[in-house]
Order: sequence, then structure tokens, then C-alpha cells
Amino acid sequence: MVSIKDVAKQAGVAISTVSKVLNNYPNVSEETKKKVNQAVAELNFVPNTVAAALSSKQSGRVALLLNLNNAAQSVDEINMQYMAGTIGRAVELNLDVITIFDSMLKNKNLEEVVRYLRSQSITGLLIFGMSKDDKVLHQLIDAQLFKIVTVDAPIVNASSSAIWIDQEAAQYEVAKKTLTENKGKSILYLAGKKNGYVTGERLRGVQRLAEEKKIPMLVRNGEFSELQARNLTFRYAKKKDVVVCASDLMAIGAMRALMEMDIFRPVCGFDGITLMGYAGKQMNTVRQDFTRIASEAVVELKRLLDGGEGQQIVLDYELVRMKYEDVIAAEEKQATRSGICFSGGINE
Amino acid sequence: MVSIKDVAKQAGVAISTVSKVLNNYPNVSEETKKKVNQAVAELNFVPNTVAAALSSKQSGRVALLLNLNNAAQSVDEINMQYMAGTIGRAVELNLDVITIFDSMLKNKNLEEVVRYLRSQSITGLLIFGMSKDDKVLHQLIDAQLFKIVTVDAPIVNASSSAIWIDQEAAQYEVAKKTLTENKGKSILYLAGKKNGYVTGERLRGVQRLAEEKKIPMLVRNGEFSELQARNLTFRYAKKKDVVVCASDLMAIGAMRALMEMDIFRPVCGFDGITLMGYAGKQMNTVRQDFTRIASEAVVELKRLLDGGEGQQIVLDYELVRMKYEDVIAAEEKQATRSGICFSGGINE
DNA sequence: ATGTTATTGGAAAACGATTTCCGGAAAACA
DNA sequence: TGTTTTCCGGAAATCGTTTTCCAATAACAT
Repeated sequence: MVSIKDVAKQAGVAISTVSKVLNNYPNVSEETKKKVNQAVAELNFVPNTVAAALSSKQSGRVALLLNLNNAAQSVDEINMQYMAGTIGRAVELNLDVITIFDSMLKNKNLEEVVRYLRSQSITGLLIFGMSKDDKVLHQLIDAQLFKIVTVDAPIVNASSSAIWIDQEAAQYEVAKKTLTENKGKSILYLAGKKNGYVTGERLRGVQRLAEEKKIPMLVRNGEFSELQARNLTFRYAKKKDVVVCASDLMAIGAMRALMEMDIFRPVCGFDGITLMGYAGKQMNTVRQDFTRIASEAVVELKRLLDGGEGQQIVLDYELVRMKYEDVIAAEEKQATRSGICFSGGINE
Repeated sequence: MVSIKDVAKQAGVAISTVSKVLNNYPNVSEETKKKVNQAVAELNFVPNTVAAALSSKQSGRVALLLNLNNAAQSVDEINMQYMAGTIGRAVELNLDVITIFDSMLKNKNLEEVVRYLRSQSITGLLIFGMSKDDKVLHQLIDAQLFKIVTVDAPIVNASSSAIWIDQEAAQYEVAKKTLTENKGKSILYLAGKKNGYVTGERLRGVQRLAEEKKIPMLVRNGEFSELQARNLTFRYAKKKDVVVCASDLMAIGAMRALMEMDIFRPVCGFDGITLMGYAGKQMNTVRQDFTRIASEAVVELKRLLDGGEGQQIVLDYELVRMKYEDVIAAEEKQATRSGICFSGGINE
């Protein structure tokens, strides 16, 4: 295998000099830089990331922590977009990604998790969809031993950042739009998981709307479950005008129930997943660009790794109306979702 | 960080001895083993996989190569199950997994791909859904530089194995069942991608059925696309009794088209994805256990890495009839799909 | 007691980078 | 020309393992 040593010999310089050139250190003249770069090109040299990771505790190995707790297939789309966004951007920024599932952390205490991460020379974490009762993850963030970016959990300190969309505003807007379009006079709100950070935010959004419009609202806990949303709809929808759901999956469950009851109620969802096209009727929802969210999370993590301070980042969203025709048309456009992966590629 | 050196000191033995104990080498007495293991336990030692990977070109770092070419969201479910199966089992077998998307390999030649894999100290690959025209991947397998397991591509040599279900039989059976249940007299077959290995196999299965039953069959290329299946159904379904599709996504497209035309034709699919529950009518399909397939692929890769010879593995499948109620009921059962991840965990 | 053979444990050289520290040449100044 | 400062490049230690090779001890036969 062609190593940094071969490059050094070819360029007629020392190993350390090559390393300096590769990592953009100062104190290297343009001339030697040129020599080294030429040797790199001639030998087709690619640095061994494993050796780099071992040598400098700095070199970017990053863990992607996905939440598989929710068995619903709909989350697969979201998780895949998270992955695509993460890995695509990570390649660009020269970060290695190790994917971990939350289930692998079950029953582990802080010390064990830290040891595991260290054993993998991991210095940064991306945590997607952590809930309020994830004790170990909270400890992990508090300990500040790693650079961490959380998605959908607003926890910020010196070495960890948070990124999400404005949940409150998004829920407010999509509900308002749906209410207005249909001249609704009351709301049935099916809320998300009690222990999710987004749940309270979204609830506040729809509450603000209800107060502002001075209309009655019934709130029920749907736990992000299609089945529970279905049951709650059977039970309560007759009494209310508009069904606002904290997730698309619940919106689909609600819509199917309404169709089975053969009554009409406007329904809106949250997330913008493809499955919305298969609900039977079109619905408003909030489209989150999960690929972009993940991609920005990686950029932020890189910033933290480079010494930046933790911060809160709020990305934008989009109100959309989803229907079958659009969804299957979109399936044909290959580039859309994997787009980010095409840039970058293997080298640099 | 507690290293092998600390363990050696604690146990009063040499570093190499600790390594031997850890890796189950012979020529270590029971007594010293005990001492070392005790020291490991006392110090809570976890070997640094990065150092191990660097030192021995053997240490199990494995790449998971996913195909994101197809933009359809339905493949997300399959890919996530592949990932869950892979990572879950890999943790058990002490393999590190690096996830790669096919798009990252675009426009790379063999040499570049090999260099990339080497730079990551990767010794084994799991390739999911490779197509006949993936030139570099074929070269990679031929070169026999890495241990490779392909899923759904029957390529075997000394250092690579293949794993899939019996595509021909599965397609035959599900089509036969659907034909028989509905007393069909003719078939419209919507085939998959021309360059997919499974496509020809499945086609042969349905052809065998048509010959056996002596019934006419019209074959059209649906490219695994929901939209194309939809269009083909509008165009040809009136003339045939039963619509047999090479994938669930096409089956859904066909079913929607039939419902819009307001004519009834039995439709069957292939794969058993959740989306089938949202098609509007229940359909027969072939359920593949993707998690298990991936899990077995990892086991097989491990066997190759340990010096085994390449072989072909055929797993079983299941004929099922999918409907909405079952699908949303299944969503509630958390454990199902991530089940495999719960075993193993971080240690060992 | 001596010589031979297993058996076990240790010393040390990789693996391929990063990074610190230091010396020499060149540039700047008097 | 002599002295000081600046700038560059190289030698060598380090990261935490694996693995080879060798020495020491024990066990056995003679």
C-alpha cells in the first residue's frame, strides 16, 4: 500500500512535511507544497484514515445515532434521509461515519457508552430524535466529553449544538392554513409522544392558534401512532371540525378512519413523508427537508470539532399539500434525495 | 484511556500476552488467562478497534454498500432493514461497519475504489442490490482482493459468496396462488429492471407458470416503477385476467390504476413492504425477511474473513396477503424489526 | 546428571499517520 | 561582516494494537 512514506521519498522531503502539506499547516513554502502535491498525484496516494484516527485523537470519526425505537415503517424514510444527508456531507468534510442504533445503547451506563465511543476513536456524535427520558444521552451531553449535535432536541452547551425547525411556528401555520381553508370552528389535536422534545413545541403552536381564533380545541395523546390516531378519530372526530395531527402517520390513520366512517373532516399532518400520497385524500402538512437537516448537522459538528462553540440552529420548513400523483411523479426523479451524495465522492 | 499496556501491568504480564488472551491464541496457560481476564474486568478495558485495524490488516472492518439509485421511498424500508440486520449482527461478531452509498462510487475506477477501501482498512464488503452493469463492482469481485457477500446477485468465487431467496420459485408460487384463487385465464406480467439480477429469475418463474397452465401472458417492462406500472396497467390490463408484478411498488401502481378505471383484476406483488397495506385492496405478495437476509450475509462474510470458501446461500420466503389492518397493527409491535439489535449491544 | 523437546511469556518491530521540538539556512538588521 | 530574527524542513516519539521471533522454564527420556 502506498503510504505517506512513499510520498515523502518521491517528493524528496520528510514524512512530517508531507503530513503538514496534507493538513494545510503553516510554515510550508509554496514550492515544497507543489512538490508534495505532485508526488501525491503521481502515486495516487490516499491517506489511511485509520492510522490518522489512531495518531491524532482529533481525526474525524463521528457516530451517527439513529432512533429505531419506533417500529413504524414511515420512520425509515426519515432515517434514510438522515443517513444520506449525513454520509454525503461527511464524505465531503473528510469525516468517517459509524452508524449506531439506539438499541445498541440500551442498558448501558454512561461509562460504558463513553468507553465504547473511545474504543472507536469517535470524537463527535450526531443524535437524531432523542427523547426527554434518554438518561444516558443527557449525561453524555452534559459531560462534554464529545462534540455533539442533536437534531430535534434543543440542548446546547459549550460542546454541543442543536438543530431543528421552528416546531411551534410550523404547527401553528399548518393548522391555521387548514382551519382557514375549511372555515373550521373547532380543532381535534392529536399530539405526539409525551417524552419527545418536539411534542410540547407543536402543542404550543396549535394552542396559540386556538387562543388567537378563540375556538375550542380537544387535545389527545396519539403517541405518533397510526393506530391510536385511528381510534381517537373514531371516538372524537364527530365533535370537531378539523383534525390536526402532530405527525403524518397519525394524519393517515385519522384520514382512513374518517373515510371508513364516511364523514368529511379536513386533516393535516407534520413531516412530509411520501406515505402521505397513499392516504386516499390530499392533506396539508409541514415538509421538513431531512436530508438537508442532517447535512447541516454534519457541518455544525465539523465546526464544533474545529473548536467552535455550541449553538442553536433553526432551519426552515415548507407548507405543502400532498397527493398521490405528485408522490409517484417524484419517485421517478432519481436525483432528488441522493443528490447530495453525488457531490464529494471518494476523494476529498 | 486504559490501554492494553495498563492491563499488562495490572496482570503482571507482557503486552503480547494480553493480546494473545484477548484473541484466543493458543499457548497461553489457563492461569495467565485468568489473571489477564481479571485485569481486563477490573480496569474495564475495551480494546481500541482503530489500533487493532491498523495493526492487523485482518481486524474486521466491513463496508455496507447500499443502492440508493432508486429514488422510490419504498426502498427505504428495505434498506433500513438491511442496515438493521447488518449492524445488529456485526456488533455481535465484533465487526465494524462503514456504510457507503453506491453514488459515492460513481465515476470511480477499480483502482480508486480499492484505494478507498484500503484507506479505510476495509477487508470485507456487503453489496446489496448490485446490477448487471455495475462494471466496477464486478471487477472488484473478480479481483478477489476483498471478501465479499452479494445480496441478490448470484456471483460466487473463492472469496465471495452470494445470498438471496429462490426468486424463480417465489415468483412462480405467488403468481400461481393468485391465478388459482381467481381462476384466471391470462396474465399481464410487469417485469423489473432489465439490468437487475432478480429480474430474469422472476420472469422465468412466471413463464414456467404460464407454460405449465398453458395460458397466454403479456410481458411488459415496468422497471420497478410505480408510475410505469400504473401506465402499463391503464394500457393493457383490460385484456388480461391477472396482473403479476415483479415488485410491490409496481403492484400498488397497478392496483391504483385499476381502481381508477373501476375494473377489478387480482394483482400480486413481490417483497412484502409495508406500503402494501396502503394500496386500497389486499394483495398477495412474497415476503422477504430483509433483516434476516442481511444478518445471514454478515455471518457469511465473517466466515469468508475467517478463511472460508465462497458459496451460494438460498434463504426461504413466505407467501402473504397484506392488508391495512395488519400493517398498522404491526406498526405497534416495536420489537419486530429492531429485535436483532437488542441482542449483542456494545460489549461482545 | 545431561541432553532434548514442548510449552509459555516477553521484547521488539511493525502498521501509517500526527505532532513536537530542534537545527540550519536565509533574511533582516546594524 | 557579524548578529539576530524568521522561516522551513527533518528526526523522532507517539497512538494502541498485532505478530514474529526468541529465551526461559518445565517436562521428559536417556
